[in-house]
Amino acid sequence: MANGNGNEKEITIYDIAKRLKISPATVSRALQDHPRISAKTKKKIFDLADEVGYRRNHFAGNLRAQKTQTIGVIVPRLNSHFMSSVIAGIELTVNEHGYSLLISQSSESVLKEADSAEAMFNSRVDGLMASLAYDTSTLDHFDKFFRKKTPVIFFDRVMPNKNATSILIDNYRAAYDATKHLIEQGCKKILHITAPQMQNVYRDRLAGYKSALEEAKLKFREDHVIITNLSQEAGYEQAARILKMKSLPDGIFVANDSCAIGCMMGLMEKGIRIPEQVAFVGFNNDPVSTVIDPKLTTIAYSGFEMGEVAGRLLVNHLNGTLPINNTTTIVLRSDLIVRQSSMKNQG
Amino acid sequence: MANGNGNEKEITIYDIAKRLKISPATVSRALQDHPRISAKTKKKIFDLADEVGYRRNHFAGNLRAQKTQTIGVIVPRLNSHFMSSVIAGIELTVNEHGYSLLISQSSESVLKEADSAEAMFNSRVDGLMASLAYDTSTLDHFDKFFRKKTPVIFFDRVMPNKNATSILIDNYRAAYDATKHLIEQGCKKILHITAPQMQNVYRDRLAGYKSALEEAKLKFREDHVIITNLSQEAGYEQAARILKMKSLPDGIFVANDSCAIGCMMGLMEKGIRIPEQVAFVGFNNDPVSTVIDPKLTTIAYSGFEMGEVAGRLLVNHLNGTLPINNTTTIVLRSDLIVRQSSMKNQG
DNA sequence: AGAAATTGCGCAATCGGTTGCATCTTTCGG
DNA sequence: CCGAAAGATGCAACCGATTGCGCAATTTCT
Repeated sequence: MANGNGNEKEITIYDIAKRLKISPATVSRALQDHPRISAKTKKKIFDLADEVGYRRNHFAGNLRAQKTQTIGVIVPRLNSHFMSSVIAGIELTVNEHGYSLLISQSSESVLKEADSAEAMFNSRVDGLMASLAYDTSTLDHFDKFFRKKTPVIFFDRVMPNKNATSILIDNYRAAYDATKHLIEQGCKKILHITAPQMQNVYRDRLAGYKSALEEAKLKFREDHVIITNLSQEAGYEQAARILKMKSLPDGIFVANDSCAIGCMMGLMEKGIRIPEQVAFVGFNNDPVSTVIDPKLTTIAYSGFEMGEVAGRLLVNHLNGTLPINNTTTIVLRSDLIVRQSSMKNQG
Repeated sequence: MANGNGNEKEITIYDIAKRLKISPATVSRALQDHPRISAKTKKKIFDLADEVGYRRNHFAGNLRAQKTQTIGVIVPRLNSHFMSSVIAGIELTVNEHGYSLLISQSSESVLKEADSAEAMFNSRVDGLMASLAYDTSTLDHFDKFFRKKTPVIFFDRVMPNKNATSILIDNYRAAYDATKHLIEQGCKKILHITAPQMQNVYRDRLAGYKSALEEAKLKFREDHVIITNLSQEAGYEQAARILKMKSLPDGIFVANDSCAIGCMMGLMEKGIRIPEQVAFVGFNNDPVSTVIDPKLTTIAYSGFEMGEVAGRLLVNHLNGTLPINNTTTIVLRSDLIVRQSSMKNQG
C-alpha cells in the first residue's frame, strides 16, 4: 500500500477516468448523480472511487463554484456557557450540510468585531452569523457583506436592520415575567442590574422590567437601574454599593446569571439573607445558577437550539431552499425557572 | 460603484495585470514580494491592488499549493470552560498565521471522535489537534493522518504515540500535591473520585494520589477510588454513596471541579460541614470553583495557554520553522490554589 | 569593448472539478 | 426502413494563483 515515503498520492477524477477509459466529465457528473449518466456507468464509477479511496477536492470545486462552503461566526466571547452552546448547535447543523465554521471572538469590543468581520469577509465566507459586542452601536462594519448580498444572521444580541435576519428571544416578555415574579413574591423595591443600553437585549429587558412595575403600580426610578459590564466581579462590586443605600432593596433582577451570582456573593458575605431580605432573579440559566446557594431563579433559553435554528436558516438560505426574506425576525421560547433565590413565600 | 445588482465583481490578479499592461505572473510575484520584481513595479501593483480592493482567492492558491490552511480541532465537548479557553487560545494563535479552524466535538464518544477525524481527513486539514474522549483506547482512527504524515497534536487528554506530539501538564505531580495538601491538613481517609482509567490524565492523577498516600504511610485502598463520568450529577450521586460508608472520609480529591462541586452539594445538603468534616480538592480551576461556598481548592492550569502553545507548535511545524520531532512531549505549568474547601487548620 | 553575470519580466502549464454545447448512439413511431 | 427524439458521453474552456524556464535588458568585470 504505502509507497515508501508514506505520502500516498491523492487520486482525482482524472485517475478514475483513465482507469475506466471514460472522460473526467462523466466521472464528475456521475459523482454528482447527474441524471444524464447511465446507472451502469455510475455504478462502475462509484465502485472504483470507493475502492481507491477517492476524496473530492473541495478547493477545486469551490474555486469553480465561487463558494467557500464556510460560515463565519463572531461571538462576544467563546468561553461562556451560552455562547459555546450556540456554537455547538451551529456546528452540528451546518456540518450536516457540508459547511465549515470560521469562529472568532470580539471580546465585547466593537473594534475587534470589525476586525473579525473584515477577516471573514476576506476569507469570503458564504454567510455570517454574529452576536454583537456590548459597545456595538452601528452595523457599518457589516456593510461590505450587505453590499455583496452575503447573508448575515444576528442572534441573541441583535440590531434591527433591513439587510439581516435576527434570531432572539422575547426579552421584554422574559424580563416582564421575571419582574412580575418578584412582585408576586412581595417585593416592593426592585433593582435592575444590566449592561449599557446599546444592545436590544438589555433595552428590552429594562422595558419589560419597567412595564411589570407599572402594572403593579410601583414607581420606576432611574436610580434603581444599575449599569455594569455584567461580569461576576462587577456584580460583586455592586453589592458593596447596594449595601450603602439608605434602604436595602428587597428584590434584584439581573440581566445575566454570573453577575447575579457575584452580587449575591457580595451581599451574603455581609450577612444579607437571600431570599428573605433580598430576592434574586438572573438571566440565562447558566450552570452556575444551580451551584450557588440559594439556587438562582432565572430565565432559561437554549443556546443550542438558537444555534440550530440559525444554522438551519442560513443553510437553507444558501441552498436556495428558503427564499430570502431579510425582514424576518425569529423569536424563540424562553421560560422562567423559579428556584430558592426568589422564593420569599414558601421559604 | 455598485453595478445595479449589488454584486461587485471580484477583482483578480488578471484584472490588475491588464490595467497595468503587465503579466499576471508579475502581479502574483509582486504580491508575494518576490525579489526578482523591481521596487517600482511592486509599488505600482500594490497601489492599484489597494485602490481596487483586491482580495486574494485562497482557493485558487490552496488548490495550487495543495494545502488547505485549515487546522482541525476535536474536543470532548465544547461547552466546558477549559475547552473553550483552549480553543480561544488556538484560534488566536493560528489566525495570526492565516490558518482557519475546523472544530468538532466528540461528546466523549470514541465513535464520534472517529467520525470527526474521518471528516477532518476528508476536508484535508493541514494539521489536527485533539483531546481524547473518555473511552478512546486506541489511536487507530488517527492512522490515516499518521500514514499521510499530517501532523497531529494531542493536548491534555493524550495518548503516547510515536507519530504525534503531546501537550499536557504533570498530572502526577499535580495530584500528588493536591493529595499531600489534604494530608497536611490532617486528613487520614482520603477518597479519590475520577473517571475511567482509559486516559492518561486520570491514570496519572491516581498515581500521584497513591504516591502521596504512600509517602505519608497512609494505606492505599481500592475502595477509596470511585470511578464516575465526572459530571456534576455524578458527583451529587456519589455523595449519597459516601454517606452510606461506615466511616465518613475526611478528605476527597476529585479529578475535576464540577464533579467535586456536585459532591459537595450532595454532602452539604445532608448537613456535612466542609471542610471541617470533609475537605475537598478539585481540578481545573473552573469558574464555578469560586461560586460554591466554601470556595473550592483546586489545581489551576491555563487552557488558553495550552491552546496557544499547541497552535504555535503546529503552525511552526507547518511552516517548516520548527523541524519535526515527533517524540516531543510538552509539559505546562500547573498550580495548587488553596481555598476554603480544604482549610481545616486555619478555618 | 566584449563577455559574463545579474536583473526584470512573460509564457504557459498546473492544481482538480464543473458545465455549456457538441457528438454519437439507441429507441421508437409511422 | 427512415427520421426524429431521447439518452449517454466527450470536448474544452473555465475558476485564480503559482512557478520553472526562458528571454531580454541592464550592469559588472576584465
